[in-house]
Amino acid sequence: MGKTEIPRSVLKRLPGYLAYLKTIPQDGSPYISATMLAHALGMGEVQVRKDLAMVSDGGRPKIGYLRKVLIDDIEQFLGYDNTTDAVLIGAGKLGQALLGYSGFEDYGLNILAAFDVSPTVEITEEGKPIYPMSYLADFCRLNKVLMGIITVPAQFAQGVCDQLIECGIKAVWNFAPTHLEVPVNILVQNQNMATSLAVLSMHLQAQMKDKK
Amino acid sequence: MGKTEIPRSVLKRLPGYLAYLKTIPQDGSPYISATMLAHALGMGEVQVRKDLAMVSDGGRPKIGYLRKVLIDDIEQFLGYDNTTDAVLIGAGKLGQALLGYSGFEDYGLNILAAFDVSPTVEITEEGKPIYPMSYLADFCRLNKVLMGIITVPAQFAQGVCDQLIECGIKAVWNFAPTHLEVPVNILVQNQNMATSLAVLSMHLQAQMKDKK
DNA sequence: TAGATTGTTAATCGATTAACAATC
DNA sequence: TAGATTGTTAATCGATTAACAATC
Repeated sequence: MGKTEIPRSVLKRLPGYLAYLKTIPQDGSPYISATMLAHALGMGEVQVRKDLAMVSDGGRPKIGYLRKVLIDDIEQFLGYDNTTDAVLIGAGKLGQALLGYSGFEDYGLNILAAFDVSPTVEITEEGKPIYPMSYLADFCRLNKVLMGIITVPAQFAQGVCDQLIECGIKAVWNFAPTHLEVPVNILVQNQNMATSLAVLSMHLQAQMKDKK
Repeated sequence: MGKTEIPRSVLKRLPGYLAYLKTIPQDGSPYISATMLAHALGMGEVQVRKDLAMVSDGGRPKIGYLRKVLIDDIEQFLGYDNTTDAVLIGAGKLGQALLGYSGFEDYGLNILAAFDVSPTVEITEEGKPIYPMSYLADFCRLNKVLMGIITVPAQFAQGVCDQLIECGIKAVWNFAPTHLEVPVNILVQNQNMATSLAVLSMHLQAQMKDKK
């Protein structure tokens, strides 16, 4: 079970299992096997089994995993049980959309507040405050915030990122379509729309060629 | 140069190069080398060089690539020069944020219209129409739309996806946190927020352990 | 027991990195 | 020519898949 370093590839698949496990109707069997999971998600049996073995030891031959236990194990492994507080910088359209998305709580993320160079409102419909940038440093220190979400235009992203690090942030979720330069102990995760679009675009090109 | 199948991993890095190349100030040298690019993006020299060689043959020893030509080559390769029309389903917060994001045009994407079970407005600030779902099929056929963007809640995503395929869509960009079942010739690209969050969450957990 | 499922060990595959020859 | 950069060929690394033994 998960004592050694987990491969990045496995880590990325875990949220998918979790999401599916949560959608299974409660009235069926309380057990689920790696085989069933694999079929439901269109993946390889062996891969799923290996992934699960890495985060849980609740698997029993012939039976599978107790659904509830498996969910708990994955969530615990991913750290979804102890909520992470975050600040969001850039209260534009995308920023406000993220701020209003309640689904993040399922992933253990809690956006405390948003910051903007010129806030248009003081508080969102959902009751999240939007502060001016000048208050960022004090707020982060006061609330011991470790994660920052960047939703500003690309040209301001590096500046904002530097400020966040200055405020003690250790992980950055970057929605701006640009590369961020950071010290080694800081993790930047790019929510790269352009990457997805590239894959889709290539697929459509290939499709169109086939047509001819 | 790019005749054979390109690895998915390379494809995913190309948008990054492109974004950076576009930010370079015009007043400097018109040339850029793989070495420079690698340093700027914090990547390996050899990897960048190999990637570039796959999409362009404009590289010249000692000099590098002509910036403009390289941009053109990557864009052409990714199909960013011939714009792809798309429809977006689910005009909630996230949907409207995407609808209002003008940056997609840089990637050759043009969202023609949004659809929603109960549209609150008929047209957005940016002039994009929001239609009721009943008009989806006619609209897609009329405009020969090939890409669909799904921003509905998870429980409706599969249903919407089925409708889109019925309408002739070949590529689906899925923002709903759920797995979609599709025929083999349809490509689903998941814009998976949960995946990114998992990676960040793990990093913070590790950081906190180190502290103790 | 028989069969389904688990976890493990070995083989394959793909991607990255390293070493090198070619070119301006 | 000398040096920087290119593209290519070979070696390493990591992840996936396949084969198998263990278990309920």
